Amino acid sequence: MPELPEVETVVRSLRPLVTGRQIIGAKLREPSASGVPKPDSLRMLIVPAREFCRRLQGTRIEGIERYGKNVVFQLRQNSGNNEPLFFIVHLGMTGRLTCERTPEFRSKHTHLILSLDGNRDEKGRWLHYTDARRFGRLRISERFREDLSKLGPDPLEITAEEFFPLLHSRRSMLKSLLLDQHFLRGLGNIYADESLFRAGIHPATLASRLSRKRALRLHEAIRETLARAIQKGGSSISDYVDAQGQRGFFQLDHQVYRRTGGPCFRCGSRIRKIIVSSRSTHYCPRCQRKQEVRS
DNA sequence: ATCGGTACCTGCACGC
DNA sequence: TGCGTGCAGGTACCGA
Repeated sequence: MPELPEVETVVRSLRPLVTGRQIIGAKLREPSASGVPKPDSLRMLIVPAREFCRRLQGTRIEGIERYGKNVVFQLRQNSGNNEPLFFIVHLGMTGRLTCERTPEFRSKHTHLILSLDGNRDEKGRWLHYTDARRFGRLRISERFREDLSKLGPDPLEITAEEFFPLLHSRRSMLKSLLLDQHFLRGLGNIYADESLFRAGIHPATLASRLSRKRALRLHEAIRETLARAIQKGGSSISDYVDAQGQRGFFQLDHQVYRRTGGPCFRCGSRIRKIIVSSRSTHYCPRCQRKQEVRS
């Protein structure tokens, strides 16, 4: 589900709820609790289950940030070891991080509950990780930047001057490239399609063939699309909600994504769906013409 | 380097 | 109502 704007929204909504809190308990759903034991049900943990809970317990959440599509909690260990520790969550397609008022597993797809301490005004609260499809990943690491160092630049941070040469050196189709996290970190299927529409560029255009002018237009379109999506709290297609369970509204502003057969809001042509690099890709055949190649 | 296919999972919409 | 099918925002891995 979650691409950059959704993860950014989750992080922003989580920040005031968890910053400064101590993790006083970490509870994983027992693999056998729901009947038949499934050896794979903890596949989402990069760290073995027992060690996972032990390492989280007693740490304090000093900060939380987004890195590409990852939610990164910065933890401080209170017992002697003063090294920072990172709890890194990738939400996959259906992952949710929500603050709840109960320490109980509320859904059969809730996999982890962290108990956070309270303060003067408030009792504790519980951070729930829920993920129906279990494509998400939870890891604990000393150095998250090294772990995530293969990821490309953040699309909101890269400048137009840096973007063009990066594009120019690649020979794949733009749509595949925008989905490649090693190229840019944070775009997914929704925002790749929406950005290409906004830029008026056909998704199957070869990156190396893009003129400087059009590359700059794409750079601007990506920033614009992401910024607006963040403003609207992301796109809620089915599962996605922020830390307080609120849905986003950017799905109402989608121009092409999942609008196959509907009229283009700009020119009235029917939106088309094609497959590019085995991902469904939505575009307007008139606003996003394929540039003729000059010989 | 790049691509398509496959795998990992569950839920949902759809047609029959 | 039930069943089979295809599809879904994610990434990783394989072989071509």
